[in-house]
Amino acid sequence: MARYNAKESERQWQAEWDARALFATPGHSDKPKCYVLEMFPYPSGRIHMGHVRNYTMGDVIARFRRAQGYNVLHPMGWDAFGLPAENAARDKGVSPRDWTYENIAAMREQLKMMGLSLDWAREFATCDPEYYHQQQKLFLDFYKAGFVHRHEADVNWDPVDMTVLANEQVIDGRGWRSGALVERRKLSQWFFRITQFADELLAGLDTLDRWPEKVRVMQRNWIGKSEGLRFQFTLSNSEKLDVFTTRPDTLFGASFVALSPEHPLAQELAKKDAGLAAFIEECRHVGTAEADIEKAEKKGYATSLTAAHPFDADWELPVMVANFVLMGYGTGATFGCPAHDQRDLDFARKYQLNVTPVVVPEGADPRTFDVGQEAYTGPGLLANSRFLDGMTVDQAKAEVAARLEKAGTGARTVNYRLRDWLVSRQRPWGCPIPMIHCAKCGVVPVPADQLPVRLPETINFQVKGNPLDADTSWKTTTCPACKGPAVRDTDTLDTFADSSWYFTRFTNPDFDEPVDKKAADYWLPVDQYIGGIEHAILHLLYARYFTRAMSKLGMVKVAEPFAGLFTQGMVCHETYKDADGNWVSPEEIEKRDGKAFERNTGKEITIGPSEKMSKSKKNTIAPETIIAEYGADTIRWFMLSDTPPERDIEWTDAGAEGCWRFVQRVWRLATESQGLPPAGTVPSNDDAAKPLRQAAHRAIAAVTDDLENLRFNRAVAQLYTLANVIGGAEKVDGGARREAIEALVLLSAPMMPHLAEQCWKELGHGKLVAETPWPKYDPALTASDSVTIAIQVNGKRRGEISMAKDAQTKDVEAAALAEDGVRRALDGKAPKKVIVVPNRIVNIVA
RNA sequence: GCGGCCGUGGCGAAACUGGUAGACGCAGCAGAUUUAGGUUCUGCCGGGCAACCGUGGGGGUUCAAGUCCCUCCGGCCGCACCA
Repeated sequence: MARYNAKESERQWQAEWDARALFATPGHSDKPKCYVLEMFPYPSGRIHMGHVRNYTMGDVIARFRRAQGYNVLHPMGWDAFGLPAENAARDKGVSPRDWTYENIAAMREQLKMMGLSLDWAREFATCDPEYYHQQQKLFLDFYKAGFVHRHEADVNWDPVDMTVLANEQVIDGRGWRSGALVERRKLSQWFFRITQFADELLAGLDTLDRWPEKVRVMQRNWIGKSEGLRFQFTLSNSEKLDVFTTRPDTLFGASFVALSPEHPLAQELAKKDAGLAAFIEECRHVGTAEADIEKAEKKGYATSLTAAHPFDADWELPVMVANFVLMGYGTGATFGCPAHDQRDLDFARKYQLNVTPVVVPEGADPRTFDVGQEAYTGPGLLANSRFLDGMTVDQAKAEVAARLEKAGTGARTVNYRLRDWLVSRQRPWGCPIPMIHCAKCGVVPVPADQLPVRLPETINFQVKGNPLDADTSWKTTTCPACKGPAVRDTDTLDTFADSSWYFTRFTNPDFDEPVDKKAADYWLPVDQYIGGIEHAILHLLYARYFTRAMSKLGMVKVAEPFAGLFTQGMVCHETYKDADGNWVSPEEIEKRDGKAFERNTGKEITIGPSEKMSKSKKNTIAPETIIAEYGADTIRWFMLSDTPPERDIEWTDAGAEGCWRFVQRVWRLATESQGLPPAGTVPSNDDAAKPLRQAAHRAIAAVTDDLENLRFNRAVAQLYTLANVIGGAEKVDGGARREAIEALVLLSAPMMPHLAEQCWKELGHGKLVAETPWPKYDPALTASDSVTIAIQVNGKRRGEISMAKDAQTKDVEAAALAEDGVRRALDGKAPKKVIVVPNRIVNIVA
């Protein structure tokens, strides 16, 4: 038999699956449903190894569930709006539309070469007018429901991408894409009121038991809920100052009141105080710059004002402007209690302010308790606090809140770190915001019969600023209300809006409303979602928000879109540098004796650590090269082997060759087996056949369990083991051999679908593997009748015995004591105690 | 600093609720087949001549610890002055 021709075979089977429309999902079915989804790609032009890993995992699950009898939805689409298309358009003079659709066509072909079991009939791109038409309707629905609002605010302006950004998109003070330092601007923009659902989004995390803990923690921190008290200080100029605290219990330990440098009162005072103005200016410069925040000293400036303690009008606290108080949190002002807050303590020591402990740990003496240089934040009883003395922290918090609420100067509040989602973007390649600005009527939604607001056919990138804004003929329109002259909103929606509901649209992508409720209610939630950890906050939080908002509008039944989430690791590769420190790509390299040399020049190249594949480090491997050389099954098998899916995987040539050898090995086992009886033969139950039969049935049980739990690397190892057993059992009964080989083929099918089809055909089957149910195991064959039991003496292994399964304890004990190594270790002494763990181990205590 | 995850052969890793540490793969070594290379097949492959010793270090619980507890060291990721 000839070697397996992957190229030929893969093309044929892909055509066969297509012709039979095997992966087109019926809308209705009696089978249980399973929605498998991988994060859809941005159409950059080529697929990369990260896509290969992501889509292979999803495909394994989809094929596995389909074989198990589920009605599987496994769609694919394109996250197609965004800046790279604009940059390409500007650099190459093409239209972003043409550039994007050409890339989609190229990437679609590459994905098809991977043999993914996708329902291509449901494919769409977010830049399709049909899609953004529905998204505009959705936006207006949100608007009518009060989920969308427009207001002027300090916004994050990215000077490189020339647009505003949401809070989530500013990382360390820089734009998430451009890396440029973000500037502050005051602009009137559209916001989604995500804070409206802050509590629900937080509580919902507890229901997501099939999400990684890590992602839930990150979202919890991002939402940043803290419960506390908001109350007023009366200042010496008789004005009131609102502050927020989570520790009202420590109010009698207060030694100052602190304002953010950006607080309006601080700004006001600075007008008449040059020293303060200079201090505020200094704070601005340190600001959000970089990691030096950590080292930044606590600094303050005493204003001319004092604040009266809310429970003692004669007790005056200095009002200070402090560099560590954030305007964006709470009210931008708080009181400082140095004994129980590290920042306040550092600050107080520097400016010689009082440090009075008011919470004392149990057992400590309130008169002598001293916090030293470390603020005490643990539990304890109140002291030095008049009417609070002796209370617990919780009792004191409640007491202070109750008294201030009664006095009308305070209220218990919940504070969130989460801000509303700013969605306006001053970019032309996005979903136009369907709003019209009329001098007379104000902001007017575009009427339904005038939707979609289409992007102009041609976009002129030569203009300064947003091309949509410069395109007078596009933006000029009439007001739907008064029919007078008006202009369109020239901003587009953040592209994260596009990806916040695409999974819902997949459930019926042709429906003439955003959501076909019947289809959505049948398919949602997504049972298994797979993608990169980099979306832990942005995409996954926004998608959760959209789903909740849509749920409130009755469009979908579910509150959470993704029941199961899996975040896969990155694909890495060694890095190479020449003598001048320039990155060198793997293609230009030749390896000899563990050293690397440049192919053209013969010069030695330094091998660097394995890092995430990236263009900048030139350590990428193009998937199409590997597919051309070994075929899709080999690259898929590699992505699933050895490394657990959540960890980073390293691509190596040797590993790829190993995978290719296994593909050939399976092919040989399936085609070179001499004397196999015809398909359907019942294997004999004689003793010689039993070990092989057991190996096959155990593999079925183990692989099934591993795939259920996404342990692909273990499933792979099970299949290697089965192949080894089959290889060593050439003389075994043909029926048992056929059974084992068929198990190997069927179990490997989700991972190497083309190879499996080809082998299945060679084995004489008329139906496709893709139409064949998942194999079942016989429990009688996964259990064994004899077991090897290890014998320990004082916890050290001294020998082993073979016993019938579930043998009597006294028989096991007798056999253990008779074992040579055990006798030697005991040296004639009588055992004090013998512990027998059935079918496992015997430990003799001497 | 806070939070999360993790530390096992030359490498990637297995080890279910504590119960034979290193399955499986890569690399390596030896042999067979081959004119040769490649392929394929067989065997070996944590350390030590051995008794024994070995899961980052130290301590503990237990008949028994990679697994549980304490502590220290190291790494990765996230947040970062959040009152």
